[in-house]
Formats: sequence, structure tokens, C-alpha cells
Amino acid sequence: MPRAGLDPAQVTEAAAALVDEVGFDRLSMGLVAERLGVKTPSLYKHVAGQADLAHRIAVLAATQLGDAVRDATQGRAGGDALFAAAQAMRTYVRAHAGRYAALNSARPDGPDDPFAAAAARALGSLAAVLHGYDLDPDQETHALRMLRSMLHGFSTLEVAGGFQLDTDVDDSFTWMITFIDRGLRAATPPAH
Amino acid sequence: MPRAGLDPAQVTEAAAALVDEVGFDRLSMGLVAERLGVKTPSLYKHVAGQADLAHRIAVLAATQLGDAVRDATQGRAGGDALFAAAQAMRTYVRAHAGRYAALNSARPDGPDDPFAAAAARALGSLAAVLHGYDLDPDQETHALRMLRSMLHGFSTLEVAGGFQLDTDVDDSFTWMITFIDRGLRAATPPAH
DNA sequence: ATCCCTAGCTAACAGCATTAGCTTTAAGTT
DNA sequence: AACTTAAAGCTAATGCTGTTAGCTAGGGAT
Repeated sequence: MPRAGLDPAQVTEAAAALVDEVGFDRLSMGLVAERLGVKTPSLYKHVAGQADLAHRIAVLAATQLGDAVRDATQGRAGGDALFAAAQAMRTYVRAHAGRYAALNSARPDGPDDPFAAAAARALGSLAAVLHGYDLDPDQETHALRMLRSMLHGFSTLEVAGGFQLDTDVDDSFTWMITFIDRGLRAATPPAH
Repeated sequence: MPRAGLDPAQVTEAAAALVDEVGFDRLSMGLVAERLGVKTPSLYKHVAGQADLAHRIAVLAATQLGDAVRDATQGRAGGDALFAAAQAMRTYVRAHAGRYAALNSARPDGPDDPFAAAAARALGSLAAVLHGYDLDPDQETHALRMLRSMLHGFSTLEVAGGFQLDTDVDDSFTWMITFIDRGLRAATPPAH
């Protein structure tokens, strides 16, 4: 019988697709193996174990999310870039909720962990959006944390089904981004 | 030998204390039992299983969080109430990260699930803060979702160790709440 | 054609949630 | 005070999942 011909990347991709469908908390070696047409122990030839697999999903997610935000903001500036970045992130999280959950439960393992680099790069994609508002350098960190908190919070609450009221969620999202855009423009240097 | 004299509430409390220490993902029946000086199967006389236990922790968390926000905002209004509510929520999540994670991964089970009531009540505590800004009714929902997203996002990212830069996290938090307070006051009816 | 590395397999083990059935506590009754 | 009884807690056993050990055979290199 022929061989499956797997490698770590394929295993990671299959696992990522799985968690997007069934949720990160239901990640299991058995389901990943089944999806690849292989018996469970075979996976251990490519990944060190379930923890390692989860970590690899997180790296994949950080990379993809960072790229998505970067691509969306290409050639845009100011409020345009903010809207594009925000939409890109929300879209990514909705389409890949499992991967994103993996990303959030991952911690960098060592100083040369690829996850740290991927996460930093993703954060940089978001930070770039704020440069258009030329804020004080110290305010920039605060604004970045705020933006990140908001996008992360909104996306995860939405995916978890947390918004029950019948008001349209898309409307709330654009309202929120508009709110932030206005505030950031008002906070620009002519401070006092 | 004497009996332990447990009941569902005590088991839930012990489990909540456990997850606050070791993380919600490491909840296990064995550790809860050990903490109560009892063998694992004995727990099944009080809770239906691990899923039920997690659900009960979520109800506890929703109740406590709602109360904390409510207590903190007692007798305050406007920006004062907003700051108090925000601080109360962040403080609660930092002190009870495991419970809060249980809250976020819970879903209401039926129409008369106590979790739904507790969650609604907690949300109401937060919504009350916004009444001081007298916004348009439709904007109120948007603002509530924004506030919730932001507080949830900030708290969870902080607890997950997501804020690496050396800028003070407390400063970022107050900056963020100030930002929201300003924006909300500007959005008040004299719209146009 | 042969050699060798290793992907993938089967078998076995360990840990955890859960169930079945027993024992005995301790509360309530007479 | 003796007796009855619902259930708290225990031991033993089952099943599922992650993981390891050791074997087998596929397929590229020589």
C-alpha cells in the first residue's frame, strides 16, 4: 500500500482545519490522524505531541493573521487603514476561530521560538495602522493596546455567540471603529 | 471515620479556586477531589460530571462579576461609574482568571438555565454605567458591545501575559478608559 | 539489484472521566 | 434507645485518549 507522505506542515494544516470546525478545545490526535488517513501514532513521526501541535497551529495563526492585516492595509492610511485592518482581523477570527483560540492559549517557549517572531510581526501589522494618526510615542503604546483589546474582545465574544441582542453586529463593529477613529484623530499632537 | 459533608456549592467553590490557581484548561476531577479530601467518584454525588462542574463555575463567575461591578458603581455616575466598573472588572478577572475563563467558554443550556440569568444580570450591571451618558437608544447597544469588548479583551490579554512592552499596563488601562469616556461624552445627543 | 532510512503500523501502557455496586454514616421515626 | 432508610463516600471496573516501544515495509540513494 502507498504511503501518506506527510510532513509537519501538513499535519499542522489538517489540525488547524479541524479546530476551526470543532473548536480548539476538541483538538485530538485521533481526529487529526483520521483526517489524514493515518493511524494516531504515526503523527508522532512529525510532531512531538499534542502540545507541540497546538503550538504549531498558533504559529500558523499568528503568521496568517499578521499577513491578512498587512495585506488589507496595503496602500491605505489613516481611518481607511484602521477600518481595513479591523475588518481583516474580524474576518480572520470568524473564519478561523479554532486557530485563533490556539494563538491565544500559546506562550512563547524560548528566546528563539518562531511563535514569538510571528506574534511580534502580527502585532507590528496592527501598530503600523496607528502611525497614520501621529500620536505621542507614549500614547502610541496605549492606543495599540486599546485597539488590540477591542478587536480581540469583539471578535472572541462574537465567535462565542456572546452578542445576543438583535441589534446588527456589523453595525456595532463599524460604530466601534468609527468611535475609535474619531477619538484618535482628536488625540493627535495639538494635545494642549 | 467522619463524613465530608459536601454539597454542590462547596464542590463548585473548590473547583473555582482550583482553576484560578492552575488554569481552567487544567480542571480535573481528581484535583478537585483531592482538594476536598475525598475520592474522585464521590464528586458525582454532587455534580453530574466535569461539564456540569464547569458550567456551575461559570454561573458562579457571572454572579460574582456582576455583583462586583454593581457594588463598585453604587452611588457613582458618568465617568466615575465607568472608571469604577472598568477597574472592578479588571480586578476580578486578574484575581479569578480561571473562573472567568469558565464563564467565557460556557453557553446557556436551556431557557431556564441559571447561567443565562446570571450573565444577563452581569451585562445589566455594565449597561447601567452607560445610562449616565444618555446616548441614543440604538447607540447604547453599540456602546455596550464596545465597552464589553474592550474590557474583556484587555483583561484576557493581560492575564495571558499578552502585553510585553515595558509601558505600564495600569497606565494603558486608565488611558483607554479615559479615551472611551471622552468619546462617549462627545457622542451624547447634541449630535446634530 | 541492494542498502538503508524512516513513515506508518500494531501492541501495550498510563492517566483521566465515568459508572456500578457496596458499605456505612447519620438523620429521622417510633 | 433501637430501628429504618436515603444518600455520602468508597472500591473496582470500563472506556477513551495521549503516548511509547518495537516491528515492517516503502522508496530513494548507491
